[in-house]
Amino acid sequence: MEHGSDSEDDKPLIFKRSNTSVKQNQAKPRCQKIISAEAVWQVGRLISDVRSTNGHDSNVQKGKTVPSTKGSPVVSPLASPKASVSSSKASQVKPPVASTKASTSGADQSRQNSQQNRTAIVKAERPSGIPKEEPDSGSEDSDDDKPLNSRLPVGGSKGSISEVNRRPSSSGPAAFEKDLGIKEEDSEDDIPLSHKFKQKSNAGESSNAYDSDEGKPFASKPRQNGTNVKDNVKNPSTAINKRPSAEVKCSGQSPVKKATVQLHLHQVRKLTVKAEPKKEADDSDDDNATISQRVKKPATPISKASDKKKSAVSVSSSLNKVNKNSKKITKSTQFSKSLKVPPGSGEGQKWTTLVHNGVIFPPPYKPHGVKMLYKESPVDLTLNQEEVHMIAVMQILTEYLTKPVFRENVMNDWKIILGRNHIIKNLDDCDFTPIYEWFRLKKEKKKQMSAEEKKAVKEEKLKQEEKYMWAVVDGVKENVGNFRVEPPGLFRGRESIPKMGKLKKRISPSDITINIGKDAPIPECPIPGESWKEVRHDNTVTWLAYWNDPINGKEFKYVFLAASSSLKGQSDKEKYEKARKLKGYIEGIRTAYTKDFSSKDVTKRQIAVATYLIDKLALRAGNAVATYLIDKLALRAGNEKDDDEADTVGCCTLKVENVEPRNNPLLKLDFLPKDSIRYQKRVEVEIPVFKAIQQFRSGKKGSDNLFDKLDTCKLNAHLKELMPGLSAKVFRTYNASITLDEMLNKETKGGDVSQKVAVYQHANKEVAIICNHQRSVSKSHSTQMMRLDEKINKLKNFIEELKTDLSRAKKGKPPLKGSDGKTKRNMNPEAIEKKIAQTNVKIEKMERDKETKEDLKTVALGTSKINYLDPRITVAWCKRYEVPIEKMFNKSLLAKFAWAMDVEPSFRF
DNA sequence: GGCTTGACTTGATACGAGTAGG
DNA sequence: CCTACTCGTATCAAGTCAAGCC
Repeated sequence: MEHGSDSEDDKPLIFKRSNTSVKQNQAKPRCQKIISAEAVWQVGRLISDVRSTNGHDSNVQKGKTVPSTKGSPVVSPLASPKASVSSSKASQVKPPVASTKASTSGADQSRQNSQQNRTAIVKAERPSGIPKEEPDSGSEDSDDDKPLNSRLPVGGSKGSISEVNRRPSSSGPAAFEKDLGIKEEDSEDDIPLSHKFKQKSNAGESSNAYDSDEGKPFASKPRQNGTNVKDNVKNPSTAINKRPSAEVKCSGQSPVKKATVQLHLHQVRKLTVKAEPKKEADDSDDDNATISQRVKKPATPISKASDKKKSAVSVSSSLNKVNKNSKKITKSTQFSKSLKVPPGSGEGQKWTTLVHNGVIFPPPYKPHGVKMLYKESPVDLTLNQEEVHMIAVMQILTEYLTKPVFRENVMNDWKIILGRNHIIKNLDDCDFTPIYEWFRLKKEKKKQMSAEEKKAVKEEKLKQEEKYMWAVVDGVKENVGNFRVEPPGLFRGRESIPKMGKLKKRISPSDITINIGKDAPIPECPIPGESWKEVRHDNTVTWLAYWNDPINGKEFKYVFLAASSSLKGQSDKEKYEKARKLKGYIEGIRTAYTKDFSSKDVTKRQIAVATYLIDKLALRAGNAVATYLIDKLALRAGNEKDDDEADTVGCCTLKVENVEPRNNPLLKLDFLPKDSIRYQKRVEVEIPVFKAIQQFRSGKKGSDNLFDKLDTCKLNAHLKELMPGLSAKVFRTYNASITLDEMLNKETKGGDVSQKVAVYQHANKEVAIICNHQRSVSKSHSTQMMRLDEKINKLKNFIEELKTDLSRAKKGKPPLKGSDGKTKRNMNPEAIEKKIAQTNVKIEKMERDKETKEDLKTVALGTSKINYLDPRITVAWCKRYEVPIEKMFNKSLLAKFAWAMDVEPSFRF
């Protein structure tokens, strides 16, 4: 709960993900419109109050979205008719940008502000000559004001999904398309996605790999040496199957094997518990340590504090040494060998011994003693009641105030706790101002704390948490990922409107099931008088604890080991090995599905086309929607008609309306996949694919499934026939990694480190685009760009001045006064020329920076780095091109990818 | 064969620490 | 030294997928 929540933790709430609200706001303009007058009044009043005290409070800022109901009378909101709302809202929500912005620091700008910023940016960035997306969908400028139901076409195939949908992504996709060199509109202008692939992967090959190569836009040619490398690196059979049962029986493996595994996989850091204290000292001698040795150190939590310094030193010192080290690394064959041995022992067994201390709970709620007002009068609340409203206050104020569903859910859950006869009946009559003020002051105080105080608080917290931070798995100390139980709060989903605002109740030990080794001591329950729900000893799973999700009781929240643990590392490695294995099959698979494009069997044809899309466009399979729909229907039975909420889809669940054939063979894809991050691209496809899709669409409504004979189960079952263990997601990993590998090898030309890094980033960006990894444009993006422009202009003016000075100096005259009116000292012409050159370099750098910044404003590079790019590609490339690995991976990535550090420089994906 | 359940990965974002630049 | 921005990290929602059940 660390974020945003008070360090004292005496209030349960968190300010996370507030941005979702933006999305939602954007996504559902209607929500904004319907917002109740009461809501506006209520919060507006609160906020104006607070603001008058201090316009800087972050939460206030978040809340400032709220229309300037400032002036609104202190009147029971109940009285205000909804009708007034929309209008007031319309006028309120939009304008605040300019005015409120001025009063707030960027960091805490309201969601709406950022939304508007984004929108503005999007619009601005669209070249004027280029028509907007979808002429047939109407102007998107007006989208904000459009009712939700106009956003998603029902039954029609004409995409009326406005660009401003959901996400700020409005800018995202646009930028993405820009990246692809694709113009937004008309089919004639459409440049197919495949062009990108051509550039990307076929730089050296025939100009159109795609068309000429039977639909293998990616790396169609299997790399010969790949096989060798693979063999070098590992014994595929061992690595690919999860903890192969044949391998090692747990009994047989015990002490000896365990030791090997530890030593190898965890090298230095992963000493056995006993050995641990000593070892830290030992390997502080980094000069001779391998990258992975160095990398691993920080993971030992006990020494974390002191380790921080140490690792910082080691990392930076290694910056210069990596290259030397890389040679050493390659020699350390013992480590490479070790990678062949999976940590688990067979038969689905993930561990043999497991010791940990359970989980830590958020501190109990401390009442603040400040009374809220209900219909103007103070109200007494019990602790529980207060806790709920405390949560509500914070979140309502910050972001969700405009969402009726949110408010409704909050109130529903609060009512249960208030009891039937409580005087509080209506959220709109609640005035939380006093509490909010109290909270604000507290936060302020915290901010004012001196560095020492802050440090002390931090240390205290660390002390409390320390024992929960690690577990001992098969004698090896590993970090635990999320050892903190989620604090109570209000649910904030991304698009699942019906659940938003529901209370996530406080989790108690009796909700928690612990998983631990049979012989390990059962963790003491940290809350006196309570006990765990259950204690298990299941070594076929990796979780240490779980509880039922308070929002959807059927789902679980797990506590797992950290990403840097060997268990995670091993499965990560297996994932990439599987993807590498696909490399050997891909050609056959592509040939096969190409053949099936025209199969007489509809199911076969659908599987072929779906596989093609998954392969070519890195689409996800799209399984989630099934459960999601079920869930939703259950929740909203009888309400479907009004349900204009967009569902997220994956490949198998694409709707007819999501895939629109344009000019043969151009397809327009537009849908909302995971997290409702809009996927909007135009793709040139094989003609048979185009035709098949036309067939699949014929006779269906826009909301019908494009692939009616298909689901992820069938698709994956089919994929498994083609390659053992193959499933849809492997294609994503494969295509991401192979793209990186190829681009790096094609485009790295030498130059200095920063140039090489730029090549890497470029490749990384391509991958992010393929995977549709977007991010919202930072709130301050446009300001930042403007600032850069200013600076550049200043420098340019400076150069002009210098030029004048130069010509004067050549004539022996003194320089003119500077633009600031100050007299400049005399300089000789050479010095002036030098200065001009320096300044030019500066300008160039700034312009480059500006370009990159603009370029990446909607692209998130991190996700692919963490999840899709085989780290061995990066490590090997670093070794080959003498780039310090620390330039590419930050500390946590280094820890996560420790298993990849020993790879041979010749490694190719 | 379809649905449910369980376990695990993937994903964007909020926030704060660290740092470069004025 | 201060400020603005970048970067790292924690968080938790939302996916994938396979096993098991009916």
